[in-house]
Amino acid sequence: MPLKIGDLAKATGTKVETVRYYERIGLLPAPERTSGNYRSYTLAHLDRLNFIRHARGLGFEIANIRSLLDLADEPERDCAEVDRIASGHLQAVEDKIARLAVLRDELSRMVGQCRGGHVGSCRIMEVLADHTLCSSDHGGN
Amino acid sequence: MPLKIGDLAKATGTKVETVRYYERIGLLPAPERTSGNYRSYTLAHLDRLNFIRHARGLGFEIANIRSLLDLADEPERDCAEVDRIASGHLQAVEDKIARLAVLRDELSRMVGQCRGGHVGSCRIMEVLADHTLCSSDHGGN
DNA sequence: CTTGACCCTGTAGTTGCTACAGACAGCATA
DNA sequence: TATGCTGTCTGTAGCAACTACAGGGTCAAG
Repeated sequence: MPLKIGDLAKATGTKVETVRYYERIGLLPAPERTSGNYRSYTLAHLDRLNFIRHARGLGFEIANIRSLLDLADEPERDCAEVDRIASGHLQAVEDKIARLAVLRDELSRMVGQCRGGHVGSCRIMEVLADHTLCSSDHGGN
Repeated sequence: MPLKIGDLAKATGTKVETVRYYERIGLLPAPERTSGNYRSYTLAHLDRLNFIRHARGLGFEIANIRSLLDLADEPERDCAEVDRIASGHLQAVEDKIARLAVLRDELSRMVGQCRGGHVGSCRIMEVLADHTLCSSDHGGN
């Protein structure tokens, strides 16, 4: 029943290189090796990798996933920390959406002003060249 | 009237290191040097860096900005290519928003199910551990 | 016994910067 | 003149989260 890295990868929808990467950064514990030096995974590895992949699919950062996995090992602890991590990530996603929505509106306005013709008189180029022709400053550094 | 790198950086809201980075990757042309080997910028550099920063603020990738700047040097060309780049970027932003909106909804549902208590019985952890408890698969790999 | 699919390690590339370290330039003050 | 201080120079390494090789070894099938 032991899984080779390719089996594990396929079962979780992960690339083999990514599995090795997770091991290298200490997210997935190093498994036993076969006599031929192949990694040999257990169902515990499968569960853990599924957890990781699902959390990644939801956009959680590796650092947060690490914390969540640590918490999973202490089931009797209060889950406030879990909630804090998840809520914080939700907030981050909402912030990102809000920022992208502003960009989308500006881009949309810009693209809508292009009437064809030559580059020299293209409204898109004018807006890009002179940011006073457009509203915000995107708050960068 | 020549600008030192710090002046240019301040005038465009850029970090000095970033200006040098743009020069290194060939996005901003290398300026003349003073006798003391300091970079000495002209107003043309200022314009170009403003264009770059504004486009970056709108989320354009460096490669696209490079193309746009190349097009700016050929004002008599048809602006269809400009429109194509801008529209493509708008589409990419819209796609990203759509993907994030799906994540937001899932995260929101997940966080809403947490009723406090211990980690061992936390709904958030359950959802993360078993992705059949939740809808999509985020099509990653 | 050879073919082919898989696995191994190690390293470098991706994107767009950011952050040093260690040295030099240029101006003001003591 | 010495001494600071601020700004600049080059070069390199780091970030996040992988991805993509190169150059080998392993193993089951035919």
